Amino acid sequence: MLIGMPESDYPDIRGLHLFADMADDQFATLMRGSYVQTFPPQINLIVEGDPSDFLHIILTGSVVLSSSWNGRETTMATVRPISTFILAATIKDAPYLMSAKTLEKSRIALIPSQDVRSVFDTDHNFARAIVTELAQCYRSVVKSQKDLKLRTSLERLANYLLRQRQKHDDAVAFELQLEKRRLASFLGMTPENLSRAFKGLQPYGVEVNGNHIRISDCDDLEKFAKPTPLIDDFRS
Amino acid sequence: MLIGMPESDYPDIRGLHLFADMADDQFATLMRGSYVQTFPPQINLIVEGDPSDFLHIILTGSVVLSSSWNGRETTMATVRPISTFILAATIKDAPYLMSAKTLEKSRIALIPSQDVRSVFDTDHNFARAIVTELAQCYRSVVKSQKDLKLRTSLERLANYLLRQRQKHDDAVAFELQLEKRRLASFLGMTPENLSRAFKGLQPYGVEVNGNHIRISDCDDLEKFAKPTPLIDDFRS
DNA sequence: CGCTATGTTGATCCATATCAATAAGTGTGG
DNA sequence: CCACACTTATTGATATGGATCAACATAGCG
Repeated sequence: MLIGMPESDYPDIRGLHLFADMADDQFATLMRGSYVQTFPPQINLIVEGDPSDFLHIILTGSVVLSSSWNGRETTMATVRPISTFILAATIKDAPYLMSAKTLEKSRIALIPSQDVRSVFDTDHNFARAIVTELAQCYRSVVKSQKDLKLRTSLERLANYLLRQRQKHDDAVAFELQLEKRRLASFLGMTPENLSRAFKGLQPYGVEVNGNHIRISDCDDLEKFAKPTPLIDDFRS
Repeated sequence: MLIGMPESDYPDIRGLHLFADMADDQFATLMRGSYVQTFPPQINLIVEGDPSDFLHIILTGSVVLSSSWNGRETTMATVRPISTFILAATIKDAPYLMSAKTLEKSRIALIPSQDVRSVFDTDHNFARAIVTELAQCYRSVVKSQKDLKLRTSLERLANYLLRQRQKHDDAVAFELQLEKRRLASFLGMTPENLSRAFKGLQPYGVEVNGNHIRISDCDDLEKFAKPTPLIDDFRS
């Protein structure tokens, strides 16, 4: 381990839901082997298949998780503060299933997987937090899979926009968080198809200008998108 | 609760990886509110959206998990002994994201979700087992999603067959565990397309006769399917 | 101010869905 | 044991969503 985590970072980490309720000495144990690092954009943090040495926690910035096979690549998810990523690999001590790369300049905490596993065994509250986080991740992927298997690409885009709208406090207009090329991959389509899909949503009051989205008539779009909490509620 | 679990079922449950290491009194607590029931085939156990009152554990038989939206339906997974299902909903005390139905006559243990959550808080070993199971489930869905997004339907079928072959101790011939209609849905395609996909694999030594599959030249099929542990290893 | 990556648009192609007809099981009751 | 209904599987014909290829536009960025 290069260096331990500077104590100045402790409060930030300590405030995370994941660590909020744990005992002081356990927290100290975790922090001893950990560190926080700031990465520039477009840095590969993890390559799928690597052994899972660290639990990563994103504090600021954004990270994309992607996978590839046989020369093809797809975006699996984007991770934004404050959450962990690749927790399951850490728990199971198994290889990462996805690669991770910074999108923007990002501050990331790295905690040795070995420590996470051992503290899990001794600290109830930490264990509780870990399992809640993991269950959340699981449910997210299940929803994502339902989205993929049950909807056309146009429907996926429509519902994605409605979810984004919700994340922006139901604002009439907002900015896409993702570059379109990546959004296309995330939604399981090509950039060309995404371009056309945006056009296809014009009749439902979707206006696009670069990364700027305006949904003039939300009800209209919802009538088409038919969102359901069992797929689109990104909280539960 | 209808009736508590008959003590005759205790040893079966106790032997499960999930309960093997837990303390006797905690185990007794869990069992008090639980019961084991045998269901005929084609019985709906769970409807997506329902509150998650019970953790289900399949002891014998088989169960399919499916989801639907807007009149469409898809098979998400099949569950075989011995494993839990819909663990994440129990943990989060959130609605089920998938429906569950028996395929065959099945023996299933039902444990009140509330008890699972409270015992989790007091029994280390149980907590450890729960989190391992959950991490396993999570990784399975991620693999499944990679399969869907990165492969064509022909490639998905080819790799599915190779995985089945592995589950049958690398036997040259074996029976499909799933009716073809359902397999198609699981693989994200129509029955018609599956029929044609089987034909499309003939050049690689795949012979189909009803549910009977014979893979004459495994290397040949693998050269086409390009399986990878990061998608196809159903264990880690 | 070009250079390079990203986005758009059009033309075409292809994988897969859909529709339709037939065949093959599977189970039921007579 | 057979006739019947009913579901599932196959096969062919066709339609279509989405991919691919190509050209051009645009926007960051050094």
